[in-house]
Amino acid sequence: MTPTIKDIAARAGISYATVSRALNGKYGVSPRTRERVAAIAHEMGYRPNAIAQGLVNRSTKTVGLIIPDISNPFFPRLVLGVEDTMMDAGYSVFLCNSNWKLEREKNALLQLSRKQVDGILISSIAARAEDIETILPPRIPLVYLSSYPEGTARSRVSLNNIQGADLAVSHLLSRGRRRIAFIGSAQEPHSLADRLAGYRGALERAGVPLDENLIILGEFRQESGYLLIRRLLNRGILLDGVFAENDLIAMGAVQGILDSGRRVPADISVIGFDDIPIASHREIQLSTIHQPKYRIGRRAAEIMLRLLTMHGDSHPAEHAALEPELIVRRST
Amino acid sequence: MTPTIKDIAARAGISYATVSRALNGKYGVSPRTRERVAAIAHEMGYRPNAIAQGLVNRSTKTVGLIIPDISNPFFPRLVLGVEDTMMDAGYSVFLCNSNWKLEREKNALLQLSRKQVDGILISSIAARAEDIETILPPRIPLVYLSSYPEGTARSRVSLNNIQGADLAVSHLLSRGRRRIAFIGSAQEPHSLADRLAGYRGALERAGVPLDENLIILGEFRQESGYLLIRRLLNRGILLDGVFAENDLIAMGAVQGILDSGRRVPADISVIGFDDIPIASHREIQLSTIHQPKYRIGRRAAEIMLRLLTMHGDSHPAEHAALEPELIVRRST
DNA sequence: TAAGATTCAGCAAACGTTTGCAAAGCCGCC
DNA sequence: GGCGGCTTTGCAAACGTTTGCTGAATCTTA
Repeated sequence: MTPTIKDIAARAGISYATVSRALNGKYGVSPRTRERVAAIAHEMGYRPNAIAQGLVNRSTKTVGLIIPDISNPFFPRLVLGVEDTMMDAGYSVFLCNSNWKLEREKNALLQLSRKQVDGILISSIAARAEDIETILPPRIPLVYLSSYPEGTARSRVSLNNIQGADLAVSHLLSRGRRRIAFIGSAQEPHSLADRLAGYRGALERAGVPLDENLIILGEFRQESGYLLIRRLLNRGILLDGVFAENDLIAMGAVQGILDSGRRVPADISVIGFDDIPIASHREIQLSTIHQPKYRIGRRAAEIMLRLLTMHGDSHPAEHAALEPELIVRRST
Repeated sequence: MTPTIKDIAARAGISYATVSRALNGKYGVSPRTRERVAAIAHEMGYRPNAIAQGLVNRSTKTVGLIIPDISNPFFPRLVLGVEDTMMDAGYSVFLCNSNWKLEREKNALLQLSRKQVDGILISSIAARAEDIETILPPRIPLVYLSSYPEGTARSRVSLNNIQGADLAVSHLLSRGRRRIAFIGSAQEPHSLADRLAGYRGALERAGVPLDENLIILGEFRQESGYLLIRRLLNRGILLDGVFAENDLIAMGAVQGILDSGRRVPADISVIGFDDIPIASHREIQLSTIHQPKYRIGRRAAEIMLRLLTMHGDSHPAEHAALEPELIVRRST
């Protein structure tokens, strides 16, 4: 159907080995034949079969990218950063959504390993490294991006979550807030732990006592933020600030606060995390901690590329921790 | 490194052909050996090499999905719909961003065909079918989703854009608007043509004269909507309604109108298209034409799956035109 | 002009599977 | 006890490449 290297060879009256060498610029074929082969290949519309190449080269020029949910506004730019970078380097990327389920994450890992991807980038929700690293094919390059499990020795690029949370909470404190709620999600255990640590750290440093009642967990969705804050307020718990683990939750919280008849930021200041596109919208103006999503994706891809090119020779893990940035807007 | 079918055969003391048959549930293997093989395969952690399988089966259980830009809020749910559906059917999907460039779209097509994908789903910005269909491998299943070129005979699923635009403009007319601007983008020639047709149709039916000065084109970005509307207003052109080709443009237009000292919707009503997540946000409340993005993706994937299973036997193209839905919110 | 060096091309194996065909083993039956 | 038929297994080719090795042809040099 589609022409193969053998068809070209037949047409040129030479062996297909020579065609292969000619096409790949390998040493040992005369300029004359090289040219002739190129012409014929072009004329026949030849396209190398990457599957066959993958089989013999034991490299598919393909990587897998696993994220929780592409429809969550945090991920698209991250994915774009990965895709752009890998594409430029000649790699294709398989996109897999785990829907925040460890089972699906593992399943994706399995699929990808069957498909013989050269490397895997994953924004993992797993709590422990074993959860996912035991499933991996022997020595495949892996890089975590944005979120990674406890106890991994693999490369990763992420935001400094502790510092980010500290920044956020310190900002609220500087605004005179003392009763600061933490609304988070257990969906990403490791990020949660870090952001919680930053939260505690900032409070402690400021000498503000920690009230466990102010820490509540739900999901990474706007509705969740809304419900949780309302529950908190209905219980009559006093608060003057909210640090939400992400912007979606923060936005829900803002709505919940407004619906309870309180003002933002006059009565309660709210700060989120991530700086998703909508947060900067004129009518929203949510204060938040900015994550350079595209850059995280690009950086992770660059690390992957490096691991890929030094194929085999010991993978020294690389840990890139990008700097969070405080973005002050109307909600604080 | 990773165990192959031959390793299993050696361990079981049988030929690897038998192992293959046992593992694939093929006829002609005794229950005893079948069981033994399964046990050994499991114990050794065997994973079929999909590349090798792809080579002999001439099917990779892989499809390509090409979209303009995953970071545009219209696409994530569409992609999710495709991915979920294909994943469930055992397919992996390559994601490619064309960044609204025909060149990159073509390039992605080329990459995918080298990678021997079984099918291609594409939200194409190409104006003519030849632009992209001449690049395709001979008889590969292709389905357009959401946007497709002029003159294609391939399967496609999209919104009825003419009807959607008609719905939007009729809505503005029903609100007493008569000077309705159309702000669009030439980035997707075919959608543009259809939406423009719906715009003209609705005006004509209502007996409202068409003013070409009210039709302006830019890009699918918020800034573009902002700049275009401001230019229009600065020129002193009268208008009391705006139909934007997508929500991003519409949101930009709203800002532009507000910045010019006019009110929305009191002075000028604005309606968008797509119903991206942010449009429904409490502080935005943009009237728009809803597109069932996830469903479009899922439907396209289902069609793809059908084309894939009846491999070869004449591909009767399927055209699914989903119904647009008018969503009235605060901006009109 | 002969011998050695150099350039170019072909043969065949390999990558990990699937599968058509043939062979071997076993059964029952006459 | 020989034969036909069935079940189970193995052999080998094929999928489209890459590449080590070998051989042929050409060139260089004395």
